Amino acid sequence: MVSARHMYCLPGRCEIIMPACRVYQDCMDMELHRLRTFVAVAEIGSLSGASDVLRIAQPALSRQIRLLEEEVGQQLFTRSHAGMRLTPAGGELLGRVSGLLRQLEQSLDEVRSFAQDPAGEVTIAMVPTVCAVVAEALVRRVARELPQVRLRLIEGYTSHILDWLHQREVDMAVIYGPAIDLHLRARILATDELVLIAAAGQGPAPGPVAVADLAEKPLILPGSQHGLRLVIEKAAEERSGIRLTIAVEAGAFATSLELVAAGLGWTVLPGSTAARFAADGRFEIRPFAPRLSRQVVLAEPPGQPATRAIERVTAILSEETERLLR
Amino acid sequence: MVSARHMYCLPGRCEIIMPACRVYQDCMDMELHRLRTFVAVAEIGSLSGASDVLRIAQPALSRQIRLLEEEVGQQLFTRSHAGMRLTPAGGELLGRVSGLLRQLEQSLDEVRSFAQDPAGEVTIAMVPTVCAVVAEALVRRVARELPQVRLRLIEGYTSHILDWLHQREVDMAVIYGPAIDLHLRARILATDELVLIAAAGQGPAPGPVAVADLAEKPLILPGSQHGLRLVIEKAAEERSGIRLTIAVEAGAFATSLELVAAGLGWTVLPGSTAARFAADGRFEIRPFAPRLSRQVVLAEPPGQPATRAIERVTAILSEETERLLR
DNA sequence: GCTCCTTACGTCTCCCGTAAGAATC
DNA sequence: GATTCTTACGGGAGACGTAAGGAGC
Repeated sequence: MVSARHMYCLPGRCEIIMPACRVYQDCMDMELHRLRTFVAVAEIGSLSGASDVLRIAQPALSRQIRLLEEEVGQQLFTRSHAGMRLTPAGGELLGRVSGLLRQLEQSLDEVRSFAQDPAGEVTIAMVPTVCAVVAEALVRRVARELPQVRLRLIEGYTSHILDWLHQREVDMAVIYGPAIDLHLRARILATDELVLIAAAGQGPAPGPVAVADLAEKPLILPGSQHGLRLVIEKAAEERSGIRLTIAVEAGAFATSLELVAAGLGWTVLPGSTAARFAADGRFEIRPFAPRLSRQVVLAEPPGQPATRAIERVTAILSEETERLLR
Repeated sequence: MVSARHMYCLPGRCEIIMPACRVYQDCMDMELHRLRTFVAVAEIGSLSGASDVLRIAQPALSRQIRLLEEEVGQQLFTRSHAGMRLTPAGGELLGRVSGLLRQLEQSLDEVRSFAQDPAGEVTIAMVPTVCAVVAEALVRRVARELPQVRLRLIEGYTSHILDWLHQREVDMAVIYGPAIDLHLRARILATDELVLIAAAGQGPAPGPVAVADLAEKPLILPGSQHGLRLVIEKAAEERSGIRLTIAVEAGAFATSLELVAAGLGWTVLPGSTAARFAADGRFEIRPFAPRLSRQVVLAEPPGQPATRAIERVTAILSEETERLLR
């Protein structure tokens, strides 16, 4: 018996298959059903929890997982009283299939809405500061202009978002540049100027400040995986050779602002974020001279044709980001 | 009821879903089963043909297709006495899902062979001239060194192969450069020198020939979609301003060689191809001066992590191509 | 005792295959 | 009449749900 693919030929394609024969049916019995329950169980971390979410009896899930493990010939979870933990093989499977399942659902949504208004789910990742500024307007416009589209917004740091883009876990992302070419299509949406934020009455004299002025002052900055931190450290190093004093590491800018307001130190944020969340009387805002800035970049995942829903949401996202970040 | 994804949260992800509620089960009933039969029917073009290939009774396929059409709410085929022809919506679906199904199978193969020898299917596209030279050695080494790997070789022209790469229909490709960056990772494997081939006794005087010497002579060259043709025409234009006389357009180089042997004209081929297929007494081979050459490029599809099987086959492919093309 | 996951069994859905029907060349 | 796709019906595989069992805190 010859493999299925060997028996027919698309025009323009000549196929040679080695080793000779192979029956496709043998390994074609995997169904989405089983993979979907796997992904849910893996992400939730327990059968009972997944049972609640999926509204399927827990023994049925147990059986599906066991059958999946038999089908791939690998143990995918370690069971314990604490739930289900992925084995390395299970992690490999999750990483590979979850993005594919998402794309499959999207493809079906795209065909379902063929010749109609765009429909389906669109997942967008943004860095927290941009998300905080843009999310409301984006959600509002998508709800009004694309009622058939479900929007998922995910916050994350640029480094994580890049991983998600490459694994196709997200459909579009707003991250901070420079737009390093990782074989992604990217477009610069805005250049976000960074500003110094201090509690009212505790800032430097009005007017621009130099990076050197930060020396020895207690600062509240995000951790080193955060792009903002790198920009500031690099500027401090290059411009004045000073070393920064990090009083507190706070990843969430809202927390940083609270700490600044409490007088624990200064922080640095994009001007658009400051204008929106630090505009009340509690803070003093100072620009840098020379300017400190970051590129705000719109990045697409590699390859695959986007759905119309993604294209439309992207257009709205670009407009709103450019508008709100000036 | 709240959507499934809304109810659990991966660490580091904060999700906002709009519009509010959505029951995932509603549209999650699609199964691979149905999509696989769709792809087979679409590629084969008839239910009866697919019935033979898939070894499933034809009425069962008919029913699956009807159910799929109901599930996506679109007519996917036009039926006729001549078989099943894809509608535009059907074409959209095929283009989107066939690559995804292939990746899904690959992912499962990768996990099945976790911590073992690489296994699964690897699809490689090559331009015909390279395929003719490299295929045998590649197939031999893969069969010996990677017995668990099924190799699919597909011949095509560079322009088609680029489409396949972007749709992820192939896992790796050897094409002709220049390695235009279409957001593909690409590596130059060799530079293939082009040579003039004439029937024995009908060539120009021994020694290098100039492109200008081709003027007015009847040539047997592939069609204009073929990269080789473009290279030659461009050289003729730039180097001497002459216009070529195309006696016959023949895409397959084996055919071209037969026509040359029959005395119908000259042709131009990569030196590696000529050395292998025109080395008998029937032909005379002449280099060009200055040289005419093309880059031979290894290109990967965008994104997605390759399987170990793909990596291993790629390594062999690179070695053999570099060796055989010098 | 509580919370996990697992095993066992009855019911139901879905898909397949066979057989017969309708349309086009 | 040949080929094509479609409709109708009976049997079987698989998945769910309920109920009961075992292990770790």
